Formats: sequence, structure tokens, C-alpha cells
Amino acid sequence: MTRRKSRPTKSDRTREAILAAARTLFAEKGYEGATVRDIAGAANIDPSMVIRYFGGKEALFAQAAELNLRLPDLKNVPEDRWGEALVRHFLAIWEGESGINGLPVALRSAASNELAAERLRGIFTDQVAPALAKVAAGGPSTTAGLVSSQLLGLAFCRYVLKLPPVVALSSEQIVVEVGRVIQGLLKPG
Amino acid sequence: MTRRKSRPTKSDRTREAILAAARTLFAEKGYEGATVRDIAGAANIDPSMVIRYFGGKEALFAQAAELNLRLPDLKNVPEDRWGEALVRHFLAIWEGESGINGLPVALRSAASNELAAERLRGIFTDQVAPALAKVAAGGPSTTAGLVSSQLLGLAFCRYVLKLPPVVALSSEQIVVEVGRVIQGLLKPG
DNA sequence: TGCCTTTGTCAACAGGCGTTGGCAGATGGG
DNA sequence: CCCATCTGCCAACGCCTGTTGACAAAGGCA
Repeated sequence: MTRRKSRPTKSDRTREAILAAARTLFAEKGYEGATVRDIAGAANIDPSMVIRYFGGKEALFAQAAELNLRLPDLKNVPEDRWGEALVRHFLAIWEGESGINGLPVALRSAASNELAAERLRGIFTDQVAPALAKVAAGGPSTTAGLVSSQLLGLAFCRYVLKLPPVVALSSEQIVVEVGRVIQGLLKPG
Repeated sequence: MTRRKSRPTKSDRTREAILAAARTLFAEKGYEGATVRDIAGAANIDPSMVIRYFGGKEALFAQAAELNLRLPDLKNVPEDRWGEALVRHFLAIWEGESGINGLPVALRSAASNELAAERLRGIFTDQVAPALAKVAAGGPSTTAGLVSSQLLGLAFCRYVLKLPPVVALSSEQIVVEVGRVIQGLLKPG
């Protein structure tokens, strides 16, 4: 049926172009706001190809919203820098310096699209909670929930809502201020 | 033109029914997800009436998303309870115990709808920032931004995303945990 | 050369959207 | 009672959506 070569075929390249355009537009305008025609246009392709390559808009979104946070193992980080390390990691993701681009996609649509919400909850359950369970005092999932609430709130205000004073903050300020808060949640007292 | 009576006319009652249905559905499914036909159905009315009463979907949404947070004057609150007071106030809003129902409407759509986002930014500028400016140390709007990020993150995870461990928290736990964080932002050290 | 798979375009579909205008009862003041 | 206004339903509009199937050039293998 399909050719099984190792070299990238033409098909692979347009497939990647569609996926890149989808990620950009989904992150910008959300699931319902980004139409198949928009995405196809941004990828210089016919809308029907989007369906042929991915099976449908939902499947395309699911693939565009896939992500591995690659959270650092906090056991390799000094105890008093856990908050700082987490904030730095998430900032790098949001500033696009990590190659992890599914998080903006998922967060933008999570409020109005159940598929995106489920994806975000899955990321919490499968990635955030386990990573924090190893180091958190108290109810581990409770702590993980509060930490996520803090980090998502920051991302929402800075990158989605674009609240001016939060946008104006420097990365270093955020690392210090929010890092301190998260440090307090992980190691109270 | 219009009758100027003090007693509620029939028109007033259906107008209120439409508005109530709109608030519920907008808060549940977001701006694009809640259709005029849905809202009309929930209000037992014809879709065309929604347009006649409010001029259009956008205007209806603008009205449904109106809100006055009625933030407490922190000068009447002991300094060491500012965080607690703020968290209690916001929790009451989100639990529907305050009669302020525009915040869920605005937050649900803010990520995918510019009108809702602008509304939320306006609430920050006109209501949150001024209320905190009177008491915050350091850059007042910076502090207000970080506090909002915390409160919106909590609301997002608990009421919009419905992250299980955050939903499971009791009101009292939230008041204690998040109250402490916000207290720390308002009065560092 | 001839052929079959791939890569892509085009036109069209069915369905849902917000919105409009016309018409039918109800209502209430003169 | 009569007429004007109000309240509401109905059918339809133009538009945009995701998706489909038919058909045309391109490209490698025999």
C-alpha cells in the first residue's frame, strides 16, 4: 500500500506543513475559530487535503494538541530551587524556546471545547501530577492542582488574555515572583 | 414610543428570561458554542425575538457579560486577612452566591473571543487594579496582575477545566491555601 | 513506452449559523 | 367598540462550515 522509505517523501512534507499551520492557527484562534479553509490556506493547499491527510478536523486538532512537557526531574534540582526550575521550564515552553507547541493549542481551546479540556486534564494526570508526587509534601495531587492552577493562571493572563501588566513583566521577574509562590506550595514554611 | 411605566411589562419579563438563558448557556458553552437558537429555546421563545430584544448576538453577549465585582474595601479589613477576604469574595461569586453572574460568562469565552477578552481586561483595569492599588506594596499594577493571575487560574482549573483535584478541594481549604499565597503577594515578607 | 499510484484541484453537498421581514393574535388606551 | 401598538411565530435569506467524490497532472516502476 504505502511506500515504506526512510527518506521524507513529498507527502511527509505537506503533512508537516498542514500540521504547522494548524498549530499556529489553533493556538491563535482556538478550535472553532480556526477553520479548515484557514489552515489549508496557510499551508498553501486545498481544504480537502486536510481531511485526506488527517481524517477530519477533530483528528487534526488531536494531533496538533499532542505534547510531552518533558518536565525536569526535580530530584536533580536543589530543594530550594524547585519553584524556580518549574517556572523556567514553563516559561521556555510558552516563549516557544522548547519545541513543545501543543500547550498553547490546548489551553486556547480548553474553555470552549471538551476535546481540548480533556487533553489538558490528561496532561495534568499523566505528566504534572506524577512529576510533583515524588517531591510534594501533603496531599500530592492537591499540591499538584494548586501548582497547575498557578502556572495555568499565569499563562492564561500573559499569553492568552494578554493582561497588560502581566505581559509587561520580564521573564526574570516572573521566575522570582511566581517561583517563590510555587516554592511555598511545594515546601510550606 | 415605548411605554414608560414602573410596573414590569410582559416585555420586561421575556427580556429577562432571554438574558437569564443567555447567561447560563454562554457560561456553559462559550460565545460561539451557545447559538441564538439554543438561547431562544431555553427561554421558550422564537430566535428572532432574541435579535429584536437585544439587537444581535454580540449585544446580547455584551449585556450578559456585564458585571460589577463589588470588591470589598480592603481598608475595612485587617491587614493580615486581605488574602482571605479576596478569596472568599471570589469563591462566593463562582459558587453563585453573590448574584454576580457575568464572570463565568466572560472567562469561558475570553480565550477564543476578543469581545470577552476585552471585557475581562476592562474588569481588571476598572475594578481589580484600583481596589488593590490602595493597599499593594511595590508596583501596584504588577501586584494586581499577579493576584488576578492566581485567582483566574484557580477559577479556570476549578470551574472551567474542572481539574479533579482542584474541584475536590473544599471552600475552606481554598481560602486557606490560596489566601496565604495572595496574602504573600500583597504583603511580602 | 505504458501504467498505476500518488498529490493535488475543483465544484458541490448538506447542515448550521445569525439575521430579516411579513403576518397573526393579543392587549390596552381613547 | 376601535384602532394602534406590542408580542410573538414562521419561513426564508445569504453565508460559512466540514466533508465528499470526480477528475487532472506528476512520477516512479515494469
